[in-house]
Order: sequence, then C-alpha cells, then structure tokens
Amino acid sequence: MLAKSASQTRDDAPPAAPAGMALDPLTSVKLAEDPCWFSFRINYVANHFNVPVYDWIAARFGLVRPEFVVLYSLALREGVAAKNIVLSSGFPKNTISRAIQKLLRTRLIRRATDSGDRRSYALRLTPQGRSIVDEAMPMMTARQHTMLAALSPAERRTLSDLLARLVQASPAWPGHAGENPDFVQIDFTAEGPTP
Amino acid sequence: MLAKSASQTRDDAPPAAPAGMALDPLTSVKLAEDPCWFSFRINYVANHFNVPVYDWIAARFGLVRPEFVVLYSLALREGVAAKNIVLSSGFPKNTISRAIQKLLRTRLIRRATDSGDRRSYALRLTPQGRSIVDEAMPMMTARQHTMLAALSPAERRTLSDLLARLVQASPAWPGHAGENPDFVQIDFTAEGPTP
DNA sequence: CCCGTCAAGTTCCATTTGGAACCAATCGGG
DNA sequence: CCCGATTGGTTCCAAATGGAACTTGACGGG
Repeated sequence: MLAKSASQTRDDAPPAAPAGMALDPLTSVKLAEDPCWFSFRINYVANHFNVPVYDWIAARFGLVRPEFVVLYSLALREGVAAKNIVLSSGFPKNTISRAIQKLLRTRLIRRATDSGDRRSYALRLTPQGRSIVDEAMPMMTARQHTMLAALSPAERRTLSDLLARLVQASPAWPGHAGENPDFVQIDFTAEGPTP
Repeated sequence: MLAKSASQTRDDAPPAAPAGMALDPLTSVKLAEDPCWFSFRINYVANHFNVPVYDWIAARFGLVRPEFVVLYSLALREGVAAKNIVLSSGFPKNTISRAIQKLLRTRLIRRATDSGDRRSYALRLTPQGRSIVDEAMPMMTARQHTMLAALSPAERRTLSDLLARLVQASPAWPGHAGENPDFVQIDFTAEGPTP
C-alpha cells in the first residue's frame, strides 16, 4: 500500500525517473515491503549523497569526511568548540579531535583557548580553510539539486520542513547526549510498515 | 526563512520537542542557515537512527553493520545475490563479501550456486539468522517510532512518500552503478538555502 | 579550602573499512 | 567457436575508525 502511494505518478512534479532506468530488484522490495521503511530510505538517500560528495572531496583536497565536517561547521559558525561539532555531527569525539589535529597541522584552521574555560578552544578557519569550503559548497548544492530534481519545489520545501522538525525534536530522543544508554525499553506498539 | 517555517508550531502535530531540552547551538545554526540543508538534515537523522540501533545489534548479537544489513536484506527477499545487497545498501562490494563470509561461517546464512550463472550465489537465511532479524526488528521499528513521534501520521506518510520518490529517481542520478565517475559537471544553478 | 565528580580533549590500540588488484565465469562479436 | 571486454565475488593491505582509558581543568558541596 505504501508502495502504491509512493509510486503513483504525480502531475505537479517534474519527470521523476527516466522511464528506462530500473531499480535493482532488491531495492524495489525494500522500498515496497520494508517493515522499517524509515531506516532504508533515509540511509539509501544519505548514502547516495555522501559517497559521491566525499569521494570528490577526498580526491580534490585529500580530506577525509570528519575533517571536512569540521571545516564545514566552522564555515557556518566561527569560534565554536570541538564539543559542538561532535554534537551536531554525531561523530565520536576522538574522531573529531583527530580531524582537528590534522587541520591544525595543515593550517586549515587555528584555535585560541576559549576565555572562560581553559579546557576548550575556539576554532576558526584560516583563509585556506575557507577557500576549501567555498570551493566544495557548489559541488554539494549541485548534488543536492540533482537528487531533489524528482520533487517539485513545494515538495522539496515540505521535505526540508519535515526533516527540520525531526532534528528539532531530537533532544527528546533517548540516547541523546548521554542519559541511560539502555534506551531499549521497547514499547512494542510499533507502527506498521505504512506510517 | 526556512528556519522560521520549520520552527513554526503546528496544531495538528504531537508535541514536538519537550520545551526544556535545547539543541546544541551549532546544531541550531546548521538547521537554520546551512546552505546545504539536505546534507545536514539527512545525515543528522540517519545518524541518530543508526548509532543506537547498530550499537544495540553489536552488543546483542556481535554483528557489525554490514553483516546485519545482509541478514536484513535476506529477510526481505530470499535468494538474492551479493550484488543486489551491494546495490540496495550502498556498501562497497568487498565489505558485503566479507560480511557474507562471516555469516556463512557462523551459519546464519547459507548459499547455493545460482543455477544459470555460476559466478553468483543465491543467499538464504538459516533459522538462526532469521531469528536474529525477528528479534532486532521490533527494536528498529521502535526507534523509528520514537524518532517520528514529532510528526503527525499524515506527515509521517508524506515523509515516507517523498523519500520513496527520491529512491525511485535514484537510477537517474549521476554516479549510479558506474557511468562516468566525474559526475561533477556542476551546473552552478544550485538552488538557494531554501528549496 | 579541599575533595569527589564531571566535562573537554587527547592518546592508545584493536578492529573495521574500502580501494585496487585479482580470479573465474559470462557475454558479444567476428 | 574463439578472444577481448565485462561482471560477480574474493583477497590484500594500508588507512580510517571508534571504544576505553587518560589528562587537565571546572564545579559544587561540606
């Protein structure tokens, strides 16, 4: 049923999939019958964004994903601490720490001890660091553009909106920033395949 | 502007974020001002699903993500080949191969040479393999349920729908199943922050 | 003012990961 | 019917990853 609604053609949307090209059979099944649709869809989409984007970044700048994530975060907001990048990215803190070390060595970022708390540092981009983000950003938005081409502008906006609502609700999710880790007090009132 | 629309309260939705709990400041910035909203939101959400789920699976069964992905795929469709799992999951093929080896050794799956093509094998779950998936699934749908609690049923359905449309359109994306890998013929007509 | 507890970052090390090269079987012309 | 190109899967190995323990600074009673 979900599959039906998902595959029905929409008049207001751009021509989604070039009729010729077909999905892998297993992919179709996952789309149609997966009891955990959220898991598959979100990961499939994220993957198809991340792989080409970070392959390109690695080839172009020799930066690995966590390293670029740090640059990207600083481009968005100067002066934040490692902790913030950890929280907003979901990478473990030692991975972010290591990334910061390398970026310091290669002079793509610099840091000053945060006045007020001598444990943490305020991180900033150097001009070289900024130019990398500046060069990578168009590629990322282009990929995003490609992937969202199947949706109408209104639908893109809706998607953006719904995902934002999820992010905003995330502090309420068990496991967020270290309360009891055995969050799996499963309430078996799980919803069915279709939301 | 996107931020505004994203944060405006909705009457038809369940109480999204418990008023007390706040987002990390950098996370808020990424939500509000990120020129590549898609990247951040999709990854943030995927991460917050994957980490607790696969931590639990690792602790409970000693299986690593690609291993569980194989089991999961076979639960959905018996008799598929490694290739299909690779395509539908996005993991590199050597990673999936390795996962299959381990699952064969531990008798969670078995395989028979596919009649018709002696290079590939038809994979199937053993009863033990199936029981693992059966046990893990409620936990996954529970996590999904938790994360989607901020959305109304109608909104959940919309989200499911939009993501499905993206997956269906994916064969058209450059880089899909090996055409010219220098897909970055960037059309700099990238859309702005808000779709 | 001192001590136990906690938080920010770092280091260590075993494990996981994935690119590249590799086999073996299939396919597609000539 | 044979040979080059392709495809499904595997192996090798260097690199990336993340859990756990650790260091140093902050905080909060007593």
